[in-house]
Amino acid sequence: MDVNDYMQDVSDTILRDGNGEQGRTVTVLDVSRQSGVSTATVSRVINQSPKVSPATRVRVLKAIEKLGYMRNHSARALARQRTDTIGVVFPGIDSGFFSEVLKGINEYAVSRDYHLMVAFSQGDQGEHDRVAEYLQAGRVDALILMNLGMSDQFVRQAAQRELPIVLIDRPVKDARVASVMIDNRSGADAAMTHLLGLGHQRIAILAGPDGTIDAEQRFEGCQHAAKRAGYAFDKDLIWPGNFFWESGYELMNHWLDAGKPLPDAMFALNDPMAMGVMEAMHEHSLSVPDDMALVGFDDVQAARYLGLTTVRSPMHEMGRIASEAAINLVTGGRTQLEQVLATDLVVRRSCGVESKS
Amino acid sequence: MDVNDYMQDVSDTILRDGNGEQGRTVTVLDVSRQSGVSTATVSRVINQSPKVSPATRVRVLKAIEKLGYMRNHSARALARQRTDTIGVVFPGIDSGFFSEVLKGINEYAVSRDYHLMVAFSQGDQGEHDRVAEYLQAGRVDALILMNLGMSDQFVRQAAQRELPIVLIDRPVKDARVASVMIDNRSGADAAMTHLLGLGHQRIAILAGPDGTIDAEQRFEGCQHAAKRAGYAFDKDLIWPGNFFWESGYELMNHWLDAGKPLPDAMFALNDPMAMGVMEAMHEHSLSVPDDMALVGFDDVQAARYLGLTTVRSPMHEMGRIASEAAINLVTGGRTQLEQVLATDLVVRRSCGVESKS
DNA sequence: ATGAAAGCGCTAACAT
DNA sequence: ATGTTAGCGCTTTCAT
Repeated sequence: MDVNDYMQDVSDTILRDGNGEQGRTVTVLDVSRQSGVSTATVSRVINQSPKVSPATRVRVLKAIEKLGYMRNHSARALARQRTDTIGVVFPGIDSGFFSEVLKGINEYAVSRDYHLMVAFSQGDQGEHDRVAEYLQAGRVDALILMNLGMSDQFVRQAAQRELPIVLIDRPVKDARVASVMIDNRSGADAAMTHLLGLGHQRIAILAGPDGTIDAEQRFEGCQHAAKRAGYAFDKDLIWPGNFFWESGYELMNHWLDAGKPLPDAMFALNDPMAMGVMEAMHEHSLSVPDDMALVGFDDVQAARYLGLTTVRSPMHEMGRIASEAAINLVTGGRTQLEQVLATDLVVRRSCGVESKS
Repeated sequence: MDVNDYMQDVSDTILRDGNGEQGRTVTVLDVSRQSGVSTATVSRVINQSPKVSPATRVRVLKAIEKLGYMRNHSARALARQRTDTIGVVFPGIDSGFFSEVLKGINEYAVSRDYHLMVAFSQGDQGEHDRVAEYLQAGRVDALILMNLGMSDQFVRQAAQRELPIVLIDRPVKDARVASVMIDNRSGADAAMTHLLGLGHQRIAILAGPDGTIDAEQRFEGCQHAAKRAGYAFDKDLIWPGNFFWESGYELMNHWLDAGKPLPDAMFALNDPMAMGVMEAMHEHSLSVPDDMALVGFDDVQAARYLGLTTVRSPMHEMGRIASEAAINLVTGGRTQLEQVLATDLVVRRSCGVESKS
């Protein structure tokens, strides 16, 4: 053993090469031999077929146990033309939304013995192609696509394949696609109505980016509530946000730095922006709700921490429902193609009314 | 068409049955016929083998294009005994941590053309078994396991298989397992030192649950810093937290309700607990930092919103590194078996010192 | 550079 | 109830 070998040896204590020998895999054939039955019977036992006598079942089970057999997913998928997996594509950006949705998806998927493959779409075309390719190569039985940064073109392309697709929080323009949405309009309406009911006169709206369904519907909800209450918006108080924390922070900073008077209340069309607003106010030694009431939308986790009144989007449930729709589509079950989930107002201290957390 | 048929028809506009006909899949054989070469050559083209003449390559590519061929993952995986997929197991509970880590994992995985399969472990044994089974049936080439709720037994079992395993934020007790950790000790040390440097005399520690590595190491960091500064802890000021928001909230509420005097400063060993403390103080009309300085640990997103001084855990980077380790282990590359990532103090307003975001 | 053919491990007709 | 066997779609020696 020369010096190099020695060095090698030493570094092996902290470095490791990849997989060593693999010790031949145990297959159905091994099990069938061990238990003296055919591979078909082994397969039947594995798949819980009722057409196996209790006695042989036990024999096979024992052999499986003894040999440490574990069925191979790829082989099974290839034979069955089913992967028992559903693909989930999230946008790269995330407003604290996606982990909740994912958990909802997972919860139902697990209950049906399905697995999850996840991918993130960075929004650019190259990424879209990647994701599409990944998920269409028979890797998954269905696709759940989450809104934002997902071009229409992408959705259409995807729908062209024969994969069942479920869209979360995005409208369907294609009959082959199911969708799960939240009731943005009545959520916004409720928030607005709440603010009006509190007697606020000058209410600002921190709007969302043009062209996104959430932004549009939420704004419609505001208008509807205003109209019903006979309230007219001041154009100057409708701010052009983009759903990011920064936009709330910057717009409010500009406003304050310009010395303009605060509105009585503000409805930010999502939570991150509301939090940006809070931060800007804080830095100007202004208080929510004393100097201005504030409402957000979505009820992300931090909203609770900040005492932000907001409209709860049932993210977990969205995931669950989407998951259910996807799996039903795969298994041939019937599924409602379009589902709209209720939202509800969660009143916290940012409106000045203390109440239920 | 009778009434039932009619009803059926109507409901079909909103309901849909699962997958219809599948339109035979295009295989390598189809491509080989179309282009007049063997399937072997088609395979070579698909896999970018250099041993194909430019001319045939083009012919095959054209055929692929024309036929809309897309390689089948299961078949490929079965033949190659590789899935190009890495499995990621997260704990069911989540402190806002996991989505960041997941993105880090994904980022690197994508760069190496790997895919992600994710599962959540609910902590109970049944779940563990499920996850283990899922992920060991040849579905993935390697496993990344995230700390918390993952029993030692589970990790060992998993390691017994020949799957490369990478543990995030958990110590290794098994040579076959790689691990990525954060430097809890020096992070906690820095936070503690910061508090001491600010001149605080009575510093409380809101500790983490016994037996978790993070809780232990962070506490050690505190002790180390205290010792170096010649500071002695008041036993009463070491609170038994459990890393959940609720524990911070409740412990602080009890303390205040009991009329006990606030410490000068508190170091909560993770952010959620710190936020619980903030909330309890807020409800008692007490201010951070005026009535008590507060520091957290992890720098979850909400920490920024709340202006919480905290120790940043490089979650994204942890994911990246773990992903890299896992893939290197699979591809036979060399990998450092144990990696510890630096943490750093992020000073915000909760300590009374305004500064860098 | 290209082709023939033998699997990879499992399932599902079909037969008994 | 159980066995035989023909694939599922792709990769990969081994020839040529």
